[in-house]
Amino acid sequence: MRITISDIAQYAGVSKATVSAVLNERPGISVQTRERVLEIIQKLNYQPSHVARSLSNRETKSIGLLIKEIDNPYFAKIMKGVFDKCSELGYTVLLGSSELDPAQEKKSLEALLRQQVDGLILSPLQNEEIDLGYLYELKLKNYPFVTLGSVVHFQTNVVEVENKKAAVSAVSYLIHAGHKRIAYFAGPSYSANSKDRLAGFRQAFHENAIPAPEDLIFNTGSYIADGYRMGRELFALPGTKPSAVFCYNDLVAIGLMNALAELKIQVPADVSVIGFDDIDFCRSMQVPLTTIRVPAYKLGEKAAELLIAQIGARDESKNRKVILPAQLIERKSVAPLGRDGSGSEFVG
Amino acid sequence: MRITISDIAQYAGVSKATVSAVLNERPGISVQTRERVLEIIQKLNYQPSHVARSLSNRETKSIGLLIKEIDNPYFAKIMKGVFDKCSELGYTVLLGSSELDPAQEKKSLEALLRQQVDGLILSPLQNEEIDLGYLYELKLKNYPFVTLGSVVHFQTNVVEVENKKAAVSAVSYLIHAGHKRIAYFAGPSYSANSKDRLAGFRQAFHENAIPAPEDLIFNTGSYIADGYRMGRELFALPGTKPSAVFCYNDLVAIGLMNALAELKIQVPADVSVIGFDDIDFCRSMQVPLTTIRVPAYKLGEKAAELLIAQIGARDESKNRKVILPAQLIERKSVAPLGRDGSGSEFVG
DNA sequence: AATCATTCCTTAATCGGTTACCAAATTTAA
DNA sequence: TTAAATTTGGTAACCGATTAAGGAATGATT
Repeated sequence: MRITISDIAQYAGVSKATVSAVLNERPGISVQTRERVLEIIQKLNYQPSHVARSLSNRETKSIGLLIKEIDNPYFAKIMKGVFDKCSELGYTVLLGSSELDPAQEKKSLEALLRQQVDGLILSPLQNEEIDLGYLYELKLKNYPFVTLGSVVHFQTNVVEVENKKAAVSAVSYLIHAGHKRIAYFAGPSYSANSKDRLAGFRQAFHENAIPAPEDLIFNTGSYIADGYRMGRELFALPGTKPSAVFCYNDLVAIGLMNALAELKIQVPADVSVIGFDDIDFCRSMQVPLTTIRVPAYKLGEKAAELLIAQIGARDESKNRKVILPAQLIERKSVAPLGRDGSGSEFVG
Repeated sequence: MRITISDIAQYAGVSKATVSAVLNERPGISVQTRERVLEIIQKLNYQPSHVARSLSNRETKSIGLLIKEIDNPYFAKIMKGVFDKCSELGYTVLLGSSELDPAQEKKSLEALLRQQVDGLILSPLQNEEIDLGYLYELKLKNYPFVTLGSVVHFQTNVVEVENKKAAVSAVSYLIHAGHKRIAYFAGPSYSANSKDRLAGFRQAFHENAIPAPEDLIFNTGSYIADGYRMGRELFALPGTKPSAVFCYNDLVAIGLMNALAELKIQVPADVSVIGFDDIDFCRSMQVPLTTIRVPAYKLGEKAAELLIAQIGARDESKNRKVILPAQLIERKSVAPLGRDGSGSEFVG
């Protein structure tokens, strides 16, 4: 049988209330009894029941983290940031993942809510067909949550990266290298990130007074396999091909580069490629990938911080927005148009 | 305010016990009252408090998963397996990670226990200096847990991969390709996996009646950076170098290959490399990595299954051991000694 | 000496469920 | 017709903590 607060009270010859007061360092307990109680707690190795406490306090000291893909290095970094910050602040993390499936997202969310987490960090799937009503409900109930990336037509606490600006810098970089036929391998239609990056893609052309190549925008996905498939499809066809591809993320870029390798198309001599995220493997690739570095770990940390602050101040749910900078990392996968890129002085 | 079972009871004009019986589908309730209660539950959108239930039932329907590294693709796959199986069986997953630090491992474990998870899936750090007393304690308390990989001098429920056998096959493969000076880039001293793989390394030589090159066994680590560092160190020195390296895992192999590239040493022409795990990136590398495929997802699934079965049958904690097969995946990073490997017919 | 504050601790209700045990109503058996 | 069995539902204790309210000492105040 588990040792309870009653046991401690009995052994120490005091009431449960006194033990509770000692445990919670409340005033009004004499030094002697405090020490006696503490001694007994030590001796019996007593651990207060977190469940009982949760019931009484109406808080579980846990948060739910609902991501899109568990085995995606980008989310792994976020998880780590969330996890570290939560540990530091005394919270536990319950894991959920949609695996890009709206039905599973719903299920996971419900499971998290059922466990009565004190708050949520969400990375909602988004497209035209997905009902975001649950976000409204959460907000209506004043349930603390923050989203990773903003949600269309919705004000909340958000932590995100400056997607559009970063996309502009990536695409401008390609344009300044002489590229005009630049493709965008967009992420899943679910993704607000992808939309923002697309906006940046277009703006870069706009800023350079070139019409954006709308025919080169493809909905792709977020996995290696997606980039591969689209790469095979696009570059196997006859006709004018793009001289550069801006990819939704590094995984897609990796897939694309695998496809290009199979088709004997050289990167960066024939086609330049630029990614997004800067996952660890970028620098270990055949051609080290030029990409946008996203501070994913920090993103996770900030999200956890913001959420826990919100949990603390239950009343005001002011919509805070934290935007973290992203940075172009120049490696070897981009070359000026028409040259072989060997003259590049960029180092990753 | 939250809707409680008392509210439902009141509205339905019955007692809490009756509502509870309906909720838990216990017999002894007439069809009429059952339906009336269910209707009210529907109407008020009542959700039983999981916390209260946990307190009463002494189970939280959650398990703790304590891994070594969150942002390691191998563990990501395991997590996914655990997560999926747990969702299926109605359990939630609380996440913990040691990040290879024994102190943090202890902290994470305590956090998980404090949350009163019903069981644990552990991937314990192991070396001579680490005190595994906590495992004894858990077992003594009859606390359900299973370990990922076996623990030295300790019988428990284990899910693991046939490390030794797989290592034998990898090293034999190198030996049959003519290699004799084969190095082993061992994982962290913490790892039982690494020890088992080392045993396989030695046995392969034994089976081929060649003395194992003990001078070529290096404690390395488990990250890309570790493989890189050791690669630079070993191959920058003068003297006889190994013609092949068997790496503790793919990350180390990637790091090593980065180092070799910098040193203008060709893989596989000059040095053959073989990894372990078969993470997604192996096939996307400069030289696609020959490696051992570990069914990490299945490992996670099995661990969750085993654990939850154990939680169900509280009494018997028979030490079950599930060993999953691993398989050599031949790609491009190994060549016969003295040739350039272009004659290889192996395809990944 | 009576009154008032302080200090320190206890009592008992509460959080939201589960369940052993009991009791009323109805059916069945004798 | 009455006792016994069955069906159905209620009562109250319990899980293990927290906390508001109250009360017994002790010392201070007049």
